[in-house]
Amino acid sequence: MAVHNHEIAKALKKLSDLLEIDGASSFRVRAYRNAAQTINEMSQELADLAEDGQDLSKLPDIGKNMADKIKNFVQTGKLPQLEEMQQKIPVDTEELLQISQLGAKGIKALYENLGITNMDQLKKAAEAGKVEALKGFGKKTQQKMLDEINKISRGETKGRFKWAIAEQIIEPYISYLKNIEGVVSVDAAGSYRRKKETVGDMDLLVVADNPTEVMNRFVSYEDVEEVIAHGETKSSVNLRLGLQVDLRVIPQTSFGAAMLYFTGSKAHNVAIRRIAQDQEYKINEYGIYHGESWKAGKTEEEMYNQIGLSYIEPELRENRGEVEAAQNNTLPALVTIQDIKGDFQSHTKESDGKFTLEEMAEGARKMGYQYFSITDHSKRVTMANGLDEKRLARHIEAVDRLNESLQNIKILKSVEVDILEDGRLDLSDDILKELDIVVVAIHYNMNLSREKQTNRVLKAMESPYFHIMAHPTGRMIGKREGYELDMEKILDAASEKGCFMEINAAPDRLDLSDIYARMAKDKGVKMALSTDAHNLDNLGYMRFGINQARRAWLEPKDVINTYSWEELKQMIPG
DNA sequence: GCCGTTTTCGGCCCGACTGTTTTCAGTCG
Repeated sequence: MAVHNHEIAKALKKLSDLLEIDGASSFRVRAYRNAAQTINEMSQELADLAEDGQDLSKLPDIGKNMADKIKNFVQTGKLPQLEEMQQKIPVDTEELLQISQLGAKGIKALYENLGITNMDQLKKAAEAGKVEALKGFGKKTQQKMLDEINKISRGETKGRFKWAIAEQIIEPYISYLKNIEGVVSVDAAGSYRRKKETVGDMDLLVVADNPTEVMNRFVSYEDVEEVIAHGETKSSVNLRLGLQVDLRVIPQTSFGAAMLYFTGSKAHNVAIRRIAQDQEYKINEYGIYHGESWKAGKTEEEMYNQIGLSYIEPELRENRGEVEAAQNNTLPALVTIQDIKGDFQSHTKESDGKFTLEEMAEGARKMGYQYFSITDHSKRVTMANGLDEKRLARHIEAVDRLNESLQNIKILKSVEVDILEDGRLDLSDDILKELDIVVVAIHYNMNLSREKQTNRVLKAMESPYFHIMAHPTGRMIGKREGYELDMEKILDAASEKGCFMEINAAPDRLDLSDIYARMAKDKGVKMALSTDAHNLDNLGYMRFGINQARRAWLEPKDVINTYSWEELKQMIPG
């Protein structure tokens, strides 16, 4: 039974929490957290690397000690240090840390004085008024904790929001703030600015002549449910939809420093500060200092330049090599929405779309595209009324007729053909060969073992008509994990055969992920950005795909949508 | 715990707000 990365990361995180409660050195605690973070962001399974006999201590934030523990965990399924700590402090940290008033010190006090180990016990103690009697706690804290416990038990916990949803919530709020007199600028920072696929909370930075007024208006916005903090330069609120929004008012001279600091990621900031330190600079959210003397801070660019780095795009700021690349002037020139010349997946009424071929084509023309793929489902997808060979033949004729009447855009004859369980494609070669480009996908038998699923795709890839693999992992953000797949093997095969991987731009898919898409790039596999539009409105999803592509370090040359159809024709395998 | 143009010790990012305090600890990002 293979141990997955997320299990290892979870165990290390738990151990770090227990160590913190136990009063271990904060640096030791952080070491475990950093290791967990590294593991969470890896694209390869540690278990595989360990089995290969690779040196895990070469990984960032994983030293010899950590590597030994991981190896042992992978082999035996056990992390003895965690078991020991759990014996010593039998506290459900995962549960209690959900309560925002509680950190390590608080949990320790509750456990040592009242024997509290979980949320249920805490609730009872708080209701009995025992918590407020503890040193460091008070009536207010006790009540806040109770409120939050009740919220959690009602299932109203705030989760992460898909980026596109966060955008819908925050943009009106930003407009509202911009309309306040005296406000010079309002900008979103944080993971939202980095275009992460999900956003936990929102950081807004405001430059204004009248901070007090801005703060008052901020906390009295119509969608505010709860004011968490209300200070002179910093306030926090919870919106009714569950999103937490933090606002900072900053001076214009510190705008760049604050944007840099609050955009993060944390790991990126730490890396930047180390570099600054080496040059005897100090960075905080107000600027970059040499001793007491302020050196820069007005723009992010001058902050980076001051310490010898070129400007780093927000989407890259994850400490995944961008800092080194900025030192060496080897940062990628990221793809932009303006580079996009077409879209490779869309559906019409023929299968599960909402509009006709003509209507979708007109929508694509309005997007300014040079080409556009109509990719209705194949017959295996009965639920979506998928096309068999006969209907696809008629569709091909319809596209040919339509192309004769269209100007400035070419509709590509295509299909989203299913990979059957045994790896064959759902349509015959005789019809597939009539198409301009073929999109291939899995919609059934998602529960196969990793080996079987991988072999299924590899088998399918032997077809000369395997051009673009749609939503390659099948994951739905926040709903389901993808299929079990050895993505490294798949990408190696794709690289060899010259086929493409999709970044599905639908906000709840974004599949491939940034990590896998970057892995694909590193292996020389090109990406296709596709909206998977089922209606006209969905055509606008392309920018979400661009976000994901940029986080994966993709440049125009890595994305097939940036080539003209004439160029692209030459690149299609088979 | 990790890490190293200062390698086997001695660093490790830093400031704002809240609550319970009479000068600060805890938490967060």
